[in-house]
Amino acid sequence: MDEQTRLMHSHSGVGMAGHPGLPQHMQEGTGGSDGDGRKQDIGDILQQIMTITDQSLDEAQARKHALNCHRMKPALFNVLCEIKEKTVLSIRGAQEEEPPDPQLMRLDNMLLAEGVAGPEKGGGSAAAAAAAAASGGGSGPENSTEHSDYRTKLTQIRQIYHTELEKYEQACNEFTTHVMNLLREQSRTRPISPKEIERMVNIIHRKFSSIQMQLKQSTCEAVMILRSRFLDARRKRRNFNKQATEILNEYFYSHLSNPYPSEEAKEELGKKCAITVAQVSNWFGNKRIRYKKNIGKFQEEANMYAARTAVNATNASSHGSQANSPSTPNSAGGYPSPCYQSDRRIQ
DNA sequence: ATACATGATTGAAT
DNA sequence: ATTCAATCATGTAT
Repeated sequence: MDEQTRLMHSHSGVGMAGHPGLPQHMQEGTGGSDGDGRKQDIGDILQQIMTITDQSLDEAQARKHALNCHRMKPALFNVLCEIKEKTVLSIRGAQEEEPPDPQLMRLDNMLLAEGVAGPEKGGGSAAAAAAAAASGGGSGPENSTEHSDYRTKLTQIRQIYHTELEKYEQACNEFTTHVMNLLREQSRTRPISPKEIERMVNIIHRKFSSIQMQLKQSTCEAVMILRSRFLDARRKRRNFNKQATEILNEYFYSHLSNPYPSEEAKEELGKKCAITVAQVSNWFGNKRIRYKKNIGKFQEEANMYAARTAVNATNASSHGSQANSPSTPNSAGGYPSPCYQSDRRIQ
């Protein structure tokens, strides 16, 4: 009850509490028709309204009671009802049914998909599964710690999100009941239709849901940052093992005149190196551009691989079948540089 | 701590 | 769709 009264006071005093001297100014400003008793009355009333916030609650309570018991009160109420009936039509037109906000739906869907908005435990495992799926299928075993890390962070976000959401929900309900009580209280002194209360509640809910949307927005952002932090492949790059690099380099330098492996060749290389075709493509893309950019730097490497393939070829042809023995790092000495053939070279 | 190496991503060009 | 070129973010050697 106390809080209701306080709300009421702040309501009536809103925007005016800072101008306690206003009535006097108005009196002076209107040209000072001294003998006019009505003006004097209005000034008094205003003065009372202005100072109402300064009064103690008991005093205010007493005044309210006095107002309610005033002999003119029923008449005044009727007048207000009449005025209301005339103006209520214009209010009625102002209500519109709001369609579900597409952006809010988008955020909700995303939070659901990330397992933030869903049920507690199930949501977590679903999110982990999604993360596992998103991290790129093939390579497996050593990222379990990363995933648990990711999961704990996601759980933290979810907890914060839920507590905040609950807080907002609670605040919204509290505020709504406050306002409804206040309106009910006020309906004793002025006419308030249930529709108006409903409208007010709707307005409050809209405000709070817009706040919730901000929460959802920032939660989504946090999840996106977390995602990129943990699931961006660049952040957990691992160099290929030596063997894979050897195989790739071997192919590259033995096809230096046209270092563009076909799809099948890429598949084969990927198989041999235990990497994906996309990774093979990446490797060749990087290798081509970097080789072209600085041929001199790669000269030694080129010589080495040329020598090795030459030795392998020699071995294969003369000694029959001693196919791949990559442990012959012949010195890069006396072999002719594997210059570009006149074939399709790197642009 | 620093510079260089390297795998992945991105946007433009083809 | 593939490749190039630039760039990012990390790995590695000094």
